Amino acid sequence: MDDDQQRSEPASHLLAELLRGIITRGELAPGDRLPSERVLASEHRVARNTARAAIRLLADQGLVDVQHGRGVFVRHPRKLLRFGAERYSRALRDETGLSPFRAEVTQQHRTPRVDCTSIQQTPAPADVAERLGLNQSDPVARRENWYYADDEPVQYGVTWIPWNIAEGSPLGNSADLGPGSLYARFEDTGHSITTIREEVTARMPSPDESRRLQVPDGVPVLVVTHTGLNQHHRPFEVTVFTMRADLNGLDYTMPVTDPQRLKESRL
Amino acid sequence: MDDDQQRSEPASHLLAELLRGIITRGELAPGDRLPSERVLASEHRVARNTARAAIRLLADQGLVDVQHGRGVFVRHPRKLLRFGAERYSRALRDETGLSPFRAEVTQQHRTPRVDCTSIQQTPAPADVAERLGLNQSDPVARRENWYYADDEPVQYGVTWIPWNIAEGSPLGNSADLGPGSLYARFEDTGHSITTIREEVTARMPSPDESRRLQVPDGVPVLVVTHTGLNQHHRPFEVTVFTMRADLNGLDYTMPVTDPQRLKESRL
DNA sequence: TAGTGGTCTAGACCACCAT
DNA sequence: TGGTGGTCTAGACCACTAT
Repeated sequence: MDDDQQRSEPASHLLAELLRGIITRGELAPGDRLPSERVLASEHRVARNTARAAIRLLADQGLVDVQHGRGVFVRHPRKLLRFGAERYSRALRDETGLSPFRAEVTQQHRTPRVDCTSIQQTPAPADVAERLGLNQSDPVARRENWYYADDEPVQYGVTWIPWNIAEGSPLGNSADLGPGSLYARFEDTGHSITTIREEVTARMPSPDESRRLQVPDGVPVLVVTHTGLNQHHRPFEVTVFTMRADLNGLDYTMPVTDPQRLKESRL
Repeated sequence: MDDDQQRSEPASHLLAELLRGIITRGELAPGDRLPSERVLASEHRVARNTARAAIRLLADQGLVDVQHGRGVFVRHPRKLLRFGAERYSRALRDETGLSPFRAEVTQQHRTPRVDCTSIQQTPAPADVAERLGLNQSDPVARRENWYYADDEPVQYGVTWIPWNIAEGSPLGNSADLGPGSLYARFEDTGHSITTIREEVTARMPSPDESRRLQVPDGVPVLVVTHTGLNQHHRPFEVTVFTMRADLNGLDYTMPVTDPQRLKESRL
């Protein structure tokens, strides 16, 4: 690196800034390959590890995609899949006959796929039991679903249902839930979703999630803990969605409630 | 590293897993210091850079906090500040006399502070103009606020207000908005917040945000684009909040609306 | 097989922090 | 001042991808 400045930024940072400029100015377009680590190193007169550190900075900011054996590529910005309260509405189910995920993905001209990978009966974990108003030892049905767009994994969700609701229904034992999917089957058991509570946060994926969701470096996951409340304001299901934050967004439109009514509707 | 296995995981991954186990089993408690890079390297018979790579993996997962010149420390899990629709309610304003941020932070026995760092008149950026139903050249007031808990920066927000609303009101020129703060002043101008739209996503912080929000390594930010709609379902303000995801969460409770009504309320 | 990224080593010097 | 993390070098071998 041309080290004209005394005590300037580290060479890896300078090189990263240089490359970042080239990318943001469009001199390298999305999909283009960057020079290899070895080329960058020799051209900028730094060690290969230094060029490597610069590329890591760009990857950590989500600007480039590092592919073993192929090279480093400028990342394509992706349009987000957006999910909000309407995904649970009966009208949407009736209109499209599609699950909310399928409807959203189809609208973006991509091909949706949902795999139910496991259905079990287990004791409720503490946080789920709390939200469902159960004891920790109470049995629940646990359903795990993986969601794909064009065979790219974009999110997964784990749904917890009190066993007394799931028992005897496809909810407790069948991967194929039939027309209208999950919430149609809840209606069959007398639970109509009228209010939802969604708690949202974000974090970096665990190594396992990173692998299974194919999350690129430098991309966090959104974690949505969703609680469905029936017509009597009683919780009847909890789903924890984990979504790639670069491919998903949430879009909530709602009335401004006053705290008193809100507290009531929560119990 | 004891390389009993042929072609096993990289030594840095093995060391990271070992340390991760020690932390999650509680043998190292939050706040405890890990052995130094040099000690780890010699004890596990690897180069210092390898021990360093292992620590970086832990930092990227948010498990440890690396402090230059001091050491590497097990991170304290923090309770989240939670924000939902009730933060905009009139009842909360009247009850507590506090802004929603102040109320939430106070409830967690921490000391809130909000700094308004700039108020300007500027042309509306494209995404803001779209949400406010303005043209891109239309003037808006831009207010920038920084939010602290115990002098720790936790989020910042940029609020955009059509100039014809802000003009002549403290909204357009005064850092101190008086009792009831922002939404009380909107009510003075005839805009009562009745519906909100919040679009949520997450990403890694930019280097600048990382510095100004003091975001630890391996922690993403939540980005909430908030649109306030008045009693006539017209947008009158947009605020983009950027929050440390390790310190903030969102908590929305809302009725399940059907798509038809929703579309109407959006325009 | 050649070129790419992934990892590792051994050693060096700098910047920061506590004593 | 001594110990910590931050960065860098020069070279090596491995794993993956394309030809």
